[in-house]
Amino acid sequence: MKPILDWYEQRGWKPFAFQRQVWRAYRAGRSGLVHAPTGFGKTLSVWLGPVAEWLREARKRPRATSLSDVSGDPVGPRRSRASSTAVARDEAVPFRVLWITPLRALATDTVQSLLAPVRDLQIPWTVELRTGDVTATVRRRQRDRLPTALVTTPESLSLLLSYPEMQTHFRTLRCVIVDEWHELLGTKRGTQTELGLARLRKWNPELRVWGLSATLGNLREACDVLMGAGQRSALLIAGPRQKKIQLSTLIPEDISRFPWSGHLGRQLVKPLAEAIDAARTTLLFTNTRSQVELWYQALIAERPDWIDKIALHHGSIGRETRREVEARLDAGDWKCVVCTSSLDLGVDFAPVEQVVQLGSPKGIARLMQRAGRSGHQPGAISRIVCVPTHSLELAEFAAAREGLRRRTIEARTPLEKPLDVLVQHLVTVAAGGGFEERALLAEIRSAWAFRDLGDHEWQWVLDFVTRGGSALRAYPQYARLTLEDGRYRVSSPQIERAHRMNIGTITSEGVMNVRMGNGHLLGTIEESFISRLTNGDCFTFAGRVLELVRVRDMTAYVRPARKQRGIVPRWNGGRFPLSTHLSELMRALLDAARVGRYHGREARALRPLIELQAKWSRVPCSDEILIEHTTTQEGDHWFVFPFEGRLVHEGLAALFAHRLARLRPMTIHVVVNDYGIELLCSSPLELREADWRTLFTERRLTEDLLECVNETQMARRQFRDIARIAGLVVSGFPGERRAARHLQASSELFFDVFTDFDPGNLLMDQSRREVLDRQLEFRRLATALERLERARLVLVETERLSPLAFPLYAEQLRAQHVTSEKWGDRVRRMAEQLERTALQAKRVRRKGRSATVAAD
DNA sequence: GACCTGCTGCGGTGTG
Repeated sequence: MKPILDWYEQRGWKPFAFQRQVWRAYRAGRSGLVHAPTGFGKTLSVWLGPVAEWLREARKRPRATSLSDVSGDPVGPRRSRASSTAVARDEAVPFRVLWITPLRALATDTVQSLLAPVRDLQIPWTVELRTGDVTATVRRRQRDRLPTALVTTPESLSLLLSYPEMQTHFRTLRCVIVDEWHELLGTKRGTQTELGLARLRKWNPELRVWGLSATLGNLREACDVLMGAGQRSALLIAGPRQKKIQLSTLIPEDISRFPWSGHLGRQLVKPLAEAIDAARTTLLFTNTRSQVELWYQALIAERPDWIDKIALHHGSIGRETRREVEARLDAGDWKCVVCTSSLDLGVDFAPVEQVVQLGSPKGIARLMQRAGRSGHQPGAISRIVCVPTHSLELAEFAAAREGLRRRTIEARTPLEKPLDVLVQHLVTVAAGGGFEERALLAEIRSAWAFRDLGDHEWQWVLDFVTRGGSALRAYPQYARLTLEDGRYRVSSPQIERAHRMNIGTITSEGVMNVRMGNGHLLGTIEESFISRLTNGDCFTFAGRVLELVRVRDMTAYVRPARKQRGIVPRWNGGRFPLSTHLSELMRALLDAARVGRYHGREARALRPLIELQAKWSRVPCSDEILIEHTTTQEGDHWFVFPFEGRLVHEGLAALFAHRLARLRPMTIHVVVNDYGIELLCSSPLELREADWRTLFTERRLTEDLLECVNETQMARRQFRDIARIAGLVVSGFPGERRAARHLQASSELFFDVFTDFDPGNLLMDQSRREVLDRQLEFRRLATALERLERARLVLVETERLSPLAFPLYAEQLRAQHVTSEKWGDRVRRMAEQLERTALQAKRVRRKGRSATVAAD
């Protein structure tokens, strides 16, 4: 370890205790998972293990090292005779370390970090990148010879495994490091990584695997998954704890004038601009891309002098522009960057002074991740300023503050048996030299996700890749593998080529490039948005107002618009639910408020609103379930408030509607948000306690939900991704990209064909399972329903919409395209009522206080 | 005067 310690000393550093722990463990041949926030030397902790090992071995070797020594091959007479040129050639140490990261940009940065000690210690290691960023020439060369350390992505690893010659190259591998494992865990990319690792482990039983992760609710599980089934004794090593996080909230001056619903929060532009002004650099996180665009505009409008000091960053902005923004952020050029999760992790930039979270953070892990972007200096505190976009978000911030205090960090659940990923992997392995059935099955079962893979499932998957299952056997293009002499191989070079071009598990909506007339790429926008525009229409994108000139070859050509304003694109992104922890904490907060306890500034600021809720209706609490009934001209509204996050509410709402329709046929409109559910019926709908009890029952839960899933488009949509990953639909050669709707059309065709002719198709089962697990959070839903079933029901008839009901009502109106006039009227009336009541409340409190003073 | 939503990420053939 001496040279390593010296190296640290030269730089004026001292190794952390956890780093020494990792080195010792590495030396002992162990594997493990290191968890710590970013910026605490996790990278070096695992990198210097193999480096030190090499130095140790080098000491034992004669000076003139030859390749055969290092690789452990039999040492021949070559050693003593090694000519100087031979040494130079042989000095390149063979492939030893594989480094996997989830991001290309991170991979590029990592190569640089790994090279630093290699250069300083003058060891003859080569470190190279292997992602989609490297040229075809380099890729080709790497097929012949790998560097000492290769930094890559899960997808590129799969590609490597699809080449037969890789098996020999990988024989010398000693260590795999999976960076940002928490990002991969719980995704199909993670499963793909697990399968790749299972393969590498089989080739090198002594392989050491190290994971790097941020703090997570289920670290032990994360570690087990990475190590694979049946592997024990892996170490869980904790790095330094997350530095202190200081959360503050921008509280609207007059809560009674702050909207009850909405998500933009533009009322707070002024105070937020002041907060930005007060810090040297600010990172402003929003939850959606369109919010980024809107807030960028809003800040410039507020402070025109900031035009060159504010930048924006989100996933649809062109890569080149994003890298530029990142580089200037690192240089400290910006006053403020408005961004989405695109800056959550990945590339390293100098820490900013202040982080702002606009709107709900949805989870504690996410809040910590974002807060960690500020105050990197040792001993510094991460500061995050939360900005609400509607009143109830104050409660979420209060809950988040409590969550931070208790460090209740969300877990990421690993996937179980995603067969589409397995199908893809089988073709990959078949291309990479073929496989023998029993041997591969054992290997697959050593991957955590497939540890319980049944014989039946295995046979089905094999049948699917060799014949296309029972429905597609007439089509030779789906007989992708052929069995010859007990070995499965890819049936034709064409299939092999098409397969390589479709490796990966990330699927996306159809997007179009947005280019200026001169060809400069601004970014991408969804086809569905562009298709609603006609030439000459203006829209805001990448911080500019653009005019659509024409659409050609899946590209929208634009030019700067003369107008000042344009519509803001909508991207159909993911929808986060409030996390389990955060919703639990929110319910606890309401429990406290109900008995008059308000902890923290946020909760106190919210007091008038909660009192209003109590006055007009009732404040929901954990052991009872509040149901409000209100009649308006639109019909009968029923509101339920489980506070379980929007996905669970979506599932519950579908379930209620389904069960109601079974009681009596009717049309029900359903709307949900993170706090509750609204059922709206245009004809009178009377629901008594007994009716609600039948809606809340756990009996036949799975069956009923599956019926909902089958009746709706949910499974069909989910199947589209599965068909892509399993290689049923392929997207063609680069450059001749097909429109996404073609892919969709063909995946729909498969869905119909399988429904009719292959009812036992396990990929169809999988799509239903994914809808339940991922789209409706089934397990959480079941727990929620259990709570509802046990809870006391409180039915309240309200004369007007309560503060909790109003956001759902607003959402409902929006969904039904009610004119804005009507909307405005309604909102205004609500506001007036609110203001009157708030005034009353103030008067009452003042009286109360003077009474107490008198009593004292 | 409040409404208008919805994250991130990867990969790509062919042999003169």
